[in-house]
Amino acid sequence: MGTIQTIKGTKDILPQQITYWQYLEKTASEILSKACYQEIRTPIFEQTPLFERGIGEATDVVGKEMYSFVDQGEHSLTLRPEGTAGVVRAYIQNKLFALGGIQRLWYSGAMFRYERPQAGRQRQFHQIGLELLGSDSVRADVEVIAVATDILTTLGLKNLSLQLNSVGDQNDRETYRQALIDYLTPYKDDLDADSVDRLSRNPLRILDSKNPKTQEITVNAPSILDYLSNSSRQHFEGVCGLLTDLGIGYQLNPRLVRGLDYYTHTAFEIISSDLGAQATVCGGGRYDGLVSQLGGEKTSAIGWAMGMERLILLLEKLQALDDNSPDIYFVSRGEKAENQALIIAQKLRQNDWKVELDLSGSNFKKQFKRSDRSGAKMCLILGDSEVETNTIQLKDLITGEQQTLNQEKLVESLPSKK
RNA sequence: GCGAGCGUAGCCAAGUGGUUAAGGCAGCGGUUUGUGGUACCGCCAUUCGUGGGUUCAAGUCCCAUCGUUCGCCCCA
Repeated sequence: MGTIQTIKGTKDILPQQITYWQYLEKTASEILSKACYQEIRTPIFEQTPLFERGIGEATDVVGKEMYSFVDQGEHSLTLRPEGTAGVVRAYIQNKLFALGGIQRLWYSGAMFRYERPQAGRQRQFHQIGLELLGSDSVRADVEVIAVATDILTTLGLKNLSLQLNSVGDQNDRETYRQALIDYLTPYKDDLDADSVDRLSRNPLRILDSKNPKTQEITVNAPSILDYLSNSSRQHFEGVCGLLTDLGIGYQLNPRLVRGLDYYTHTAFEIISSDLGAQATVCGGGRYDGLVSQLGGEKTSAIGWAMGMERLILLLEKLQALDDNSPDIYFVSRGEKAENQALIIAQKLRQNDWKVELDLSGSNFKKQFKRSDRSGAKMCLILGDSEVETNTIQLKDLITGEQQTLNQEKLVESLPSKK
């Protein structure tokens, strides 16, 4: 094919699917707004160091997945691979902290990661996310999780499970990290190659390896939950307790490790059993260190992001498309009639009717065929004889009954919808 | 970055070395003039992702390349 195609890992969202997107966006934004989160829109690209410093140089996202380029001014820029860093940058730059103690923000938009596409994974994908800045309260953690579950259940999604863990603060993690290395080192020869590699770079990540042999080894590995300081443990237990009070079920998962460096304390993922290998539908956690790391005042914060494509994959399995059929299919023939039909159609639309005008100019038979296929329940007919008498025919496409109406009184004479 | 499968019209799809590339859906036109969902008829790929090679002969075999799908890695 000589024609230009979409870039690998990107997709057009076609009219057939757009109803799902609109449904998702509407549902989410309503729930977010009820919880008093406000939308924020940040640029789709940022200075590269924002992500390097924010997400962590050692992470895969920064190390090998960023779409970075140098512009004409020789600045290194990057298409955002995630949303949090940009929002935090905006929070600091615009001094949003000055507006009051707590900021509740949400965003949605395209993210970019240079990865091999597969089910539920694209190079340009969309996330809807939320950030709650300025609170270290247990209730903040729980509020944020509750908003997420609220969105997902309102969407009607099932077979989801909330995985919960705490990765502690920096000290907790350091002692745990050492304990884990001590435990795993004797098994070094039995670990898979990737895990051996991670032993020195990022041993926590070995815990969620899918390699069966590695999994066997890590079954008895020390748990991070045993290495939490008193205050870290208190926080985490508080979160668990409140979730239970709210009736939100969860599974403790000490192996849950998020891929981005900035997470502290609470980490969670909501996974679906109805997707392929990329089953995480929502991921997030607390990031008390990020704001200061990016040059702001020390600020506690927590947030999450949902993968919109993955949600839509689930929605598509769940429910049929909305009906896109017009209320009225408009059949017309003859120059005068065709022009007149255009004018009448416009008037009907202004009166809240969904009207599809047949533009083909083909004979009535063909137009009726199309009116039938459009799914409309009725059609209007305007031809030479109607123009002469100032009338219009209304045909009920289900019963086949047809009546003559006065053009002037059309809007009033139409049956009520539904 | 690694592994496996796939790539024939808008969509689904037969075809596995031999003259003219099944079929279905959709689309378009028609079965005489202004009436639909059925039926019937006709049209719709000089060409099989692309480039090279093997062969008298390739959609069919080989190589490369691109794309796609699923998985690893990683993540939403």
